[in-house]
Order: sequence, then structure tokens, then C-alpha cells
Amino acid sequence: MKNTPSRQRGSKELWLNAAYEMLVSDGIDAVKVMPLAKKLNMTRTGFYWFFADLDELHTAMIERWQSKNTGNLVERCNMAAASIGEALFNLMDCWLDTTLFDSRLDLAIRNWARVAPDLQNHLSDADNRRIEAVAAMFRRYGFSEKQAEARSLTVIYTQIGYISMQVEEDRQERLERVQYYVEAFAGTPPEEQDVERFLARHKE
Amino acid sequence: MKNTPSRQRGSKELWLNAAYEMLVSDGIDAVKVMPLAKKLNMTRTGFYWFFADLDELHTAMIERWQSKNTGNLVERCNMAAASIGEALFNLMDCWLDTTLFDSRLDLAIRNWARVAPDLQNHLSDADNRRIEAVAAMFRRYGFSEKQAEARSLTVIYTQIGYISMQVEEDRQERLERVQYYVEAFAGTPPEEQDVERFLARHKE
DNA sequence: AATCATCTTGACATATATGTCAAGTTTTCT
DNA sequence: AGAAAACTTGACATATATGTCAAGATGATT
Repeated sequence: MKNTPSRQRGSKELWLNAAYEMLVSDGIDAVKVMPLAKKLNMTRTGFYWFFADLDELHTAMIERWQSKNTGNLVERCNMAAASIGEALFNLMDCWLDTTLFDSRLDLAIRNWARVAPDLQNHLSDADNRRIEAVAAMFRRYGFSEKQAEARSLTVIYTQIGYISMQVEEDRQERLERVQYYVEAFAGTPPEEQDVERFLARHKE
Repeated sequence: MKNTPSRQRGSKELWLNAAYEMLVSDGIDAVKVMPLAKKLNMTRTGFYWFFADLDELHTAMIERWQSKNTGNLVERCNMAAASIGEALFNLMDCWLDTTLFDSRLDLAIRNWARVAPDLQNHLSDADNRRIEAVAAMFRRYGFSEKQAEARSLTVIYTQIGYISMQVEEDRQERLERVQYYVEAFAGTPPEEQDVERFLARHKE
């Protein structure tokens, strides 16, 4: 039989996107040529037109993650704010806005890195940049070197822990809870108006 | 050739231990009969004498984890302490004493659970028990319902985040940092004597 | 010393994966 | 319209995994 004329054609992007979905939903061990081909309804051999081998696909995936998933968190730490409370609310936006931070991807990459030392290096760099950005934020609002260090670790670990635990929480519940996280991280309860503004901007 | 007389014999335990090591170091996808056999220097067929199939091995692994890895954290939350600071130091022992908490296993199980819904249920139960134990601790020292909730989540997420990030930290550095974690979680700096006692019991 | 339950082994059947290649089809450019 | 580039395909060779089975080897009990 001949090719159907309107059949979707393959492309590097197509395979890469499928690979990303696989990675996020089933982990790196599920990212294999045969399942991807099945998913895309193509012959697996086509894959080899775009990539030399599986390894090249993996490399491409890592490159794409790197160029995407680092800026926002750091950027939000550097936003102007009148107090540590307001600054923390800015940062917490990352927890609630999936366009600011893709936590499923972050988790998938993190799990992958456990068995891929090269990737683990990239990831550790990214983590250090995040931690340093948060620590600098604490220092700007008068925390000591040591306090800023421990608190920034607390903030970052909390986020990664939350992601890692795959918590299923009611959005409203989570939203309400953020002010108590901010209180814990800052050491003092946030201003009423900062809470209001935070809740207002996350109304759906 | 006949069997070497002094050759190690197989057993359920033997395969199960090997499977655990595999799980912890390379994740559940590496736990396969052939690699285990290679590792144990046995024919893979022997495996089927002890287990009906891979699935039965998996079930056995989960059972073992369940019966082991839950009590200590809860127990430490319930220890008598004069202040929230002292209580938190008791809990922090889990971060530093691998006999109290096997974090590598916890991480491996957590990653596995991502792709095994049954296991995810068991794990969520365990997590909830941990969270409730920590929250009860905060309530005992005068924190409100809401504060206790957010702070217990912070504590647990921090621990899981730390594990999940595979942090490589100097032990002394980590030890010194704990007092600042306690300060952040409690909202006030700990008593000098509690810090001393904590540091003293973790001298190697 | 014989026997029987316990364990080991090699051979077989099958599934899923990787990667290569020659021959073809389609699309785009000239 | 013709040629060249961009893709697709089925067949082949190979590796790694699962699970079954009949035939044996080993060790503890009688």
C-alpha cells in the first residue's frame, strides 16, 4: 500500500515532544524508540533519520530543559519588594503558576539525574543558582549569612519536597496555606495587604 | 561440570536483598531477574523457585519496606521535650542518623511509586502519618491549628526535598546548620543548651 | 544408605528492544 | 518536468529480557 497523502510527517520536534511527554509521565526508562513510534503511529525506523541513536535524543532533551527551566525562579527572587514578606509571596507564585515553573518536568529530570551522572552535574548547578538567589533575597532583608543560608535551603527543599511527594491538595486550601509558609520562612506574620494582593492575583 | 560443593545456595532472602540494593542504587527499572542473577552469580532460572514472577518479588519488596520504614520518625515526634526547640532537635536526629531513617530507600520507593499507583497509596498513607505526627508536636507547644499544619508540611517537605536533591554536604556543615533550621521552624532561636546537647550526641 | 524435599541447571519458546540498510515515496527547488 | 533533498518503509541482524520445563544435583531425615 502507498502512503496516505495527508499523513503527518515526522520531524525532530515531533519525536522530541513525544519523548518529553513520556519522560514526564513515565520516567526516562520509558523513553524508548519503539513505544514512541507506537505512540506517534510511525515506524520506529523513522526515528533514526532525525537522531543517530537514543543517546542523541537524550542529549537533545537535556539541552531543551536547560535552556527553559531555570530563569523564572531566580527572576522572581530579584523582584523589587518592600519587605521579606512581599518578596516571599512573589517567590511563592512559582508554586502556583505552572507557566512560571514546570514542576512535573523538574521532578522527572531529577529522577533521571539519579542514574545519569552528567545530568546530575547540570542539575546541581541549577539547584545552586536557585539556592543562591533565595539566600541573596533573605540577606537583602536583613538576615544574617547563616540565617539566609538555612532559610533559603528550607525554601528550596520545601518546594522540591512538595513536588517530590506528588501532593494532591485542593487549590484553595493550598492558597490559604501560603501565608503560613511565608510566616514560617520570614519569622514574622506577613502584612495583611500582602496576603490580600497575593490571594487576589491567584483568583482563577 | 558438576556443582562446586561450597557454592552459595539461593534463597528468598538472597534475591530480595539483591533486589533492594538494585532498587536503591539504580531504581526499580533496574530490578530485573537477569541482572540480579548476574550480580549473584547464579542462573536466573533459580529465581523462579522462590518467586512466581517479577511481580511477586515487587510485592515482597513493598511489604518489607512497609514493615520497616515508618515508626522512627513518628516515635521521635512523640518524645518528651521541654520546648519546641528541643522537640525539633529530637526530630532532626532522623536527618543525621541513618539507623533512624533510611533516606536512600525512601527516595527509591518514592520514585518507584510515581509509576506504581498501588504503591503510591501506601506511600501517601505513610506520608500522612508523618505529617500528622509533626503537626501534633507543634500543637503541643502552643502553635495554632493552621500554623502547626503549615509548619509540619514545611518540616516534612524540607526533609523529602533534601533527600530528593541528593545534596552532598559536609557533615560538620550540615550539623552546624541544623540550629538555624530549628530557628526557622520554631520561629525563635533554640536554647544554647539544646544546641550543645544536639551537637554532642552527633559527635562521631 | 536410601529417599525425598529442596534447589540448580540448560534448552526452549517468546516478547521487546536497538540499530542498519537498500529500496522506495514525497516534497521542494530549479 | 526533472532532479535533488527529505523522509518512510520492511527486512535483517542482534541483544536483552521473561517465563516454562524436564532432568539432574544436593542435603537432611529416616
